Amino acid sequence: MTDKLTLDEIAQRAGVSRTTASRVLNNRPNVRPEVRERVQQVIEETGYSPNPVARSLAIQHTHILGLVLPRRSDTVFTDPYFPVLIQGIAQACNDHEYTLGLFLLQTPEEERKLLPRIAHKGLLDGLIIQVGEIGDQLIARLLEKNVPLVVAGRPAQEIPVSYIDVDNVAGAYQAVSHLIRLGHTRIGTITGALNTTAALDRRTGYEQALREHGLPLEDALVAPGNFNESSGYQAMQQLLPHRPTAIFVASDVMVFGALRALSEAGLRVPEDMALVGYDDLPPAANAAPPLTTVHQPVLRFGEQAVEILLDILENGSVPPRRVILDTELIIRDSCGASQA
Amino acid sequence: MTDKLTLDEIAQRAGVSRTTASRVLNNRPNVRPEVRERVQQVIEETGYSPNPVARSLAIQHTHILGLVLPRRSDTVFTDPYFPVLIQGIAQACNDHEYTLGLFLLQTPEEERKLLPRIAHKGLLDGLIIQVGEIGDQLIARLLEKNVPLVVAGRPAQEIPVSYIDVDNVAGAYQAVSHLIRLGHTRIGTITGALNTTAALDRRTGYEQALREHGLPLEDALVAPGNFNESSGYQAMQQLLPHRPTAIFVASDVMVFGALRALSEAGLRVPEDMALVGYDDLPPAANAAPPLTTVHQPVLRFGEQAVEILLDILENGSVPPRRVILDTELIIRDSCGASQA
DNA sequence: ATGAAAGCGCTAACAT
DNA sequence: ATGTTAGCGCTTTCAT
Repeated sequence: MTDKLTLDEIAQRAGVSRTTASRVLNNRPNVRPEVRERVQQVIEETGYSPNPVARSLAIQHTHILGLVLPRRSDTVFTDPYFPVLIQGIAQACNDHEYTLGLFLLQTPEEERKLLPRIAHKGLLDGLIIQVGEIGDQLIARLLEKNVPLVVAGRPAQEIPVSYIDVDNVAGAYQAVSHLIRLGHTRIGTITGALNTTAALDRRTGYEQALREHGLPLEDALVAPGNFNESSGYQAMQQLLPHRPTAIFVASDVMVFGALRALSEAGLRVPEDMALVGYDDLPPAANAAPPLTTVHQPVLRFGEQAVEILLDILENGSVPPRRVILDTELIIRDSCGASQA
Repeated sequence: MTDKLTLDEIAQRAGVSRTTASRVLNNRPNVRPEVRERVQQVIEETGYSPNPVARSLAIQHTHILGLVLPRRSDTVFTDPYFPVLIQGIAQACNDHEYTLGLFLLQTPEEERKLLPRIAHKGLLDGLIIQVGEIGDQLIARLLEKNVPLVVAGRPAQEIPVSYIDVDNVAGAYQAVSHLIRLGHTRIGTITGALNTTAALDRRTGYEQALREHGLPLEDALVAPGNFNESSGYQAMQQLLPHRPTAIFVASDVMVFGALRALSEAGLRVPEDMALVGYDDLPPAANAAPPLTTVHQPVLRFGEQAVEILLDILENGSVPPRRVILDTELIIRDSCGASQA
């Protein structure tokens, strides 16, 4: 009702041309103060607000950013990581007056169906896309469509795309070094899904720390997980017979699974087994025991992702931007540092 | 690059008018098969896809639905409920070829700033809005703007708006009745945030069950929480001195807090204290002990929300739709039923 | 079956 | 400072 108003009607009621009305609407110069005043009056009174679609068509951008979360999105909403990421991105969108479009690409068919909408510059000004599994061609396809793009996470292939990531290698390295410093020598790891660069990088950091401190790498101490709780549980059970005294776990959610396995085995943390996790999202601090874990700044990660994207929108995408955020080891109880 | 294509160019290349090109693009009749074929050729070859914004302006709707999550959104992304809700909604949007816009209204200023965009029929075809705190005027304001709307959760005021909710009273009633059946007579509750209809309704169900089974209501056995972990922890501590033998907790996340308090107090679950939660999201089954809890079909909740909205879009919003989904008590270990 | 022309609601040269 | 005019890229009457 209050919405069928058009700029033309506002102009008429104010006794000016549509152009002038547009000028005051957009706070542009070259309008006599009194006229401006009058038009503003009308706008107020009528509660007019311009049709965003019409404006978008005229100015050739929509002020809408897309966030696309590819495959494996069942994990997506089981891990507290993604909600926080979304929150950071949404927050930044608000701050910069952009609207956020959310695209969950659960199946290949969905991906096919959605691709045109996503790739068309008409609807979305740009895209933030969560990096998928290794081998996923989505980013490459989007890239050749020439859509402004920033990837959340390090892409597997070396392609000229902008991305933001956390220093996973360094984070894992910190975690494991800490364990070594505490005197552990048989340190295992529960990895994330290894078709993922994040998991690969964290394993690399684990290996690096061991190697640099002269500790042997032992295959039996590396158990594959996939970032969810059950996989942490199973991996822990698999590790137990090999008698590690400490484990670096590639995500906090998997730590919860590991804790469950340990408790069933009658083992205490950190007395019988030291644990360091990865993420430091809200549940970590309230765990029993509170988790020593590698903090990643997920909120800021999301915010910066949109800032990079906006920068690209303004200044073009060459050269590709690369941003690596630092992690920080948060020491709580699960590593046993307090009694060291 | 591949995107500057317009329908006009397609038409030219195919040697037809723009009108005809549009017809084949939209699978409309009145095109000679051979011509249709030819146009389709060109579309394929060029990889043309129509500009959604231009189309939206012409047909006067965008195929974009908005999901708005008001205030208290810090809770929003700490509780696994919302991610799942979002997933359900996103899924349904995909299925129905709609795009999902996400609006996080964290502060009153953001709400003010975003309102025009949200309320304008130009951008969004319709809205799903998570019910806010009691007293929140957002829904009322949107309603008078005449935006197609469905509320997720029961609004506090009696207003003629469509909504979908879960039967919170019945869910809580089931939970508490179960505890009574197990022989408990001193049953406490940890409520959700009481400025919320969901929390209020669950408390009502708790009271109803007690009353109908001839058990006294005792103020000291009702501890206020706010749906997050810490509040569950504190509420549990507050309850302990009053010696309940069982607690109905208004959300699983608060159960985790309660478990933490109990474990610190050296009490076992369910032997020393029986617990029933609410939600039954993924973490519930993997808890230690696995949680007896009231299952709500969150995914379906989200899906149906969009279906109601689409129905409204097609058939108008009178009368307002009201959908109440059933809950189901899932019996696991935390209530002690197995040894009863 | 096909096309010309008008229109969706706005912005932006360009002229005055 | 203001208005005229021409788009933005599509759909949709209305003729033919």
